[in-house]
Amino acid sequence: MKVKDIAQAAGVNPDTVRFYTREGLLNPTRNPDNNYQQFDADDLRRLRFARKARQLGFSLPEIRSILDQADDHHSPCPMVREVFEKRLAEVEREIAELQQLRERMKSALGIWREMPDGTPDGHTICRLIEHWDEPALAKETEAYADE
Amino acid sequence: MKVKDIAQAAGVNPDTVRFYTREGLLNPTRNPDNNYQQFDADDLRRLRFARKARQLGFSLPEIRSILDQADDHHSPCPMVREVFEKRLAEVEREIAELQQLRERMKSALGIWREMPDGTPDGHTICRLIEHWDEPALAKETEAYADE
DNA sequence: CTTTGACCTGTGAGTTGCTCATAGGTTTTA
DNA sequence: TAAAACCTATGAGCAACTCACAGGTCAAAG
Repeated sequence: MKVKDIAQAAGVNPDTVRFYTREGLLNPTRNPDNNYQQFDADDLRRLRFARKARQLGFSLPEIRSILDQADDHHSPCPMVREVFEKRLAEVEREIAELQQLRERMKSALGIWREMPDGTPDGHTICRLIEHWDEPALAKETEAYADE
Repeated sequence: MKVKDIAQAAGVNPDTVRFYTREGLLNPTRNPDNNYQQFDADDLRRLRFARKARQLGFSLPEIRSILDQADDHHSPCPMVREVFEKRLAEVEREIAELQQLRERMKSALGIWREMPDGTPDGHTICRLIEHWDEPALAKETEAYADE
């Protein structure tokens, strides 16, 4: 398989394949005739794994570590699990922050919609944003729990 | 106020102040003696507004537009509102994706924990990730509820 | 058999919103 | 008066790609 073939098979941009190769996630052989990269089924599995791990929020260095450990016939499991749990905690935190953000945005929009003409002036909206609390400081758990 | 003063007053890195100035969000005067930047109360308001808008997910170009329109005594409201609603939709989408991701991650962790020794081997975990569905393609809301 | 178009190569730049590093000038403090 | 702490402009680095460039290679069509 050449670059375009593996890229198509994994549903990614050929440049992503080249990038991952540069980053050491893929290790194609070279055709000595023309210096083209030759990918095999194992590369495709690695690429697909990498893409799914990326969707889970793993970083490229993390993915490379997992892949390398698997190559060395070590179980990447403890490390993967640790990273996985760390990532899950991050996801939970991101969700909480975004939910809080959503509530605030929705209530602001509600205020605007309730206004007589529905088109508050610039000062109104700027004041709304100016008086926005720092989300990072808002620790009251019930603020976003009632939805 | 000099760079460090306004940065402290807004709780940001002085380099962020310099960066925002380069980007045209802040327009300090110059002290002709030493070429130092002089910020006033209006700059501080702009900076605080910018930081809060950033927390809401507005981009720097968007913030600059809002600020510029306010300077021209135009109400930035219609544009702000449009951007705001677009951003709210994005937040909703991000929340939905993250929630879906969280459920999948939690169920995977649950599977691992239920295993006899609690330490599945590398193949198990890699298979779990390999068979992860593409979140972007998973439209069936119940698809990840039974796993 | 040559041309055309699609592919390949490596490298470097652009994206976003900062943050840090460098090298030098200025002001404040001891 | 000298050191510390600030200021200046500029450029690089981060993450994970994506795209652009310039040139080499190859398969099929004329």
